[in-house]
Amino acid sequence: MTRTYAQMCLVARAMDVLGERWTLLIIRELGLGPRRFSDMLDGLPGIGTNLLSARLKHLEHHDVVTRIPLGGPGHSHAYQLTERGEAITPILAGLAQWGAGLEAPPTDYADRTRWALFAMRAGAAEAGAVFDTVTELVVGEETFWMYGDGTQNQLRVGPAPVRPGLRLSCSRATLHALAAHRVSVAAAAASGDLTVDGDIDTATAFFAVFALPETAADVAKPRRGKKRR
Amino acid sequence: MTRTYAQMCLVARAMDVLGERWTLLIIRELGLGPRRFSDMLDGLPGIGTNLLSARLKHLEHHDVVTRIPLGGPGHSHAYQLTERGEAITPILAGLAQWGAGLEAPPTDYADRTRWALFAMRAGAAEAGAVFDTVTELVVGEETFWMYGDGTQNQLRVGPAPVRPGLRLSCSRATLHALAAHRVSVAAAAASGDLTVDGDIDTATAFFAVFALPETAADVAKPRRGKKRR
DNA sequence: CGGTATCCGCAAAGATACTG
DNA sequence: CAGTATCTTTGCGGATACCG
Repeated sequence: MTRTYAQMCLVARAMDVLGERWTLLIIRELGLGPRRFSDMLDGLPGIGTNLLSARLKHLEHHDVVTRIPLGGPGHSHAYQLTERGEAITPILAGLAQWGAGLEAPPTDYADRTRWALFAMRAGAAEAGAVFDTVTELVVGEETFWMYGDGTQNQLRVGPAPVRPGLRLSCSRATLHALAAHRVSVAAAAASGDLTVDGDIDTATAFFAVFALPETAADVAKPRRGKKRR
Repeated sequence: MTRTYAQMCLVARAMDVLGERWTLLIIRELGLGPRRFSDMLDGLPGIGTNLLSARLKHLEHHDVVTRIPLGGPGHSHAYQLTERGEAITPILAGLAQWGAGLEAPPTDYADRTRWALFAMRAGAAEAGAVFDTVTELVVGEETFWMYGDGTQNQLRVGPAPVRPGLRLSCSRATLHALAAHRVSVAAAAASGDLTVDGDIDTATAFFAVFALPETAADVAKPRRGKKRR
C-alpha cells in the first residue's frame, strides 16, 4: 500500500483501498460485466495505460477484481468484479444519486450511454425497485441488456444471451427524455423516436422503475408548457 | 475546480467534488455536528492545516459545508454540513459497511471513539433501524449522545442537551465488545464494565440496533467457547 | 491486441514556519 | 485559535517506447 490514512475508522480504511484517483470509476466500468483492458480505456478517457494497470493490480491485490481467461483468439483475458467488488455497487449508486444534485456540467464533457443507464439503475436501487423482465436496449450503435436477479437490477453490455421479454430501441437523447419523464413511452413510440418490441405497458413500467434522478438543471429550469419556444 | 474527470457520468461528477484526498473524512468529522478547525485536526491526523483549509473552502463553494458563527469568547466560528452535505452520510455508511470486510489494520493506526460510534450507526442505517430513545454515552473521558430524528439516527459529540432516556458509561474496549455482541449488556453491567442509567432492556435494545458490522477478523478467527484462554 | 516500463512536466499532498 | 505562506516530495497526466 502506498499512502494510507492510518486510521482505524472503517470509512478511512475503505478509502485506503478505494480512494485513489480513478479507482471508483474503474469499478463503475466493471459493474457492467467483465471488460478487457482496452474496453475500460474507452470508459476512462485520460487515464493513461500505466495508471489503469497499476489500479487493476491494486484492486486485484485487495480482492476487488479478478482476471478471468477469455477463451477466444489469442491469449486474451478480462477483468471482473469479485463478490466484494460487487458490494461496492450500492456506494456508486449513492454517489450517482448525490451527483444528480450538482449543477449541469460543461457540454464538452465525455458522455457514454452506459453512464446514463448506470444512473437509471441507481434511481431504481434508491427506490428499492426490481424490474424482472429481461430487457434489451439498443441505443444508437450500442446494445445493452438488463435483468433483475431477484435482489437488484443488473446491467450488462452487449446483446441479451436469452430472448428478452422487452426490446427497446432509441437514440441516446430519447433515452434521456424517457428516463427523465419528459416524454411518455406512448408519445415516443408514436413519433417513431422509440421502437418497442414487446408489451408497451411493460415498456412504460420500465421507465417508471429506471427513472433518472431529477437533476439540479431540471429544478433550476422547470419547463412549463412548450419548450425551446 | 481543479482536476476533473470531465465526464457527464453522475458518479464521476460526484467524485469531482468529493474525490480529493481527505474530503470524505472531513465530511465524516462534520457528520457528528458542527466542529471548529482545531477539532477537525484532531480527527484528521496528518492532514496539515493548509489542506484542511483548502478543502473546507472547496466544500463551502460547492454547498456541502457552511461556516457558522459561534457566539463565544473571541470571534470564533465552526463548520457545519449543509443539507446537501448531510445527504452524503449514507455514502459514508456504505463505505464503513464495506470497510468492515477488510482485514484487520495495523495496531498503531489512530483510533477515536467517535469512529466506532460512526460505524455502529452505519450498521443501524444498513438495517433501516431507528432508535428513538435519546441516549448519552460516556466512553472514557468523552461524552456523546444519539437520537432518532424519525428517519435516521443522529450522533453528536458532547453531553445531551436534554435529559437522556438512557445513559451508558463504559471504556472503549467494552463499547467494542458490546457492539460486536461479544458480551451481553447484562454481563457487562454485572461485571461493572458497563454502567447503565436507565432501563436495562432499553440498553440491550440499543446494542441490538447499533451493532458493529462483523469484521473480517471476526470471520477469520471465529471465537468458540472461552476467549483469551 | 494487451499490456509493461520509462521519462518528463506539473499539480496535489505533506511538512513546517509564521502571522492576525 | 485559525488559519496563510512556503518549501519539499509524491502522484498524476501524457507521451512514447517496448515486449509477449
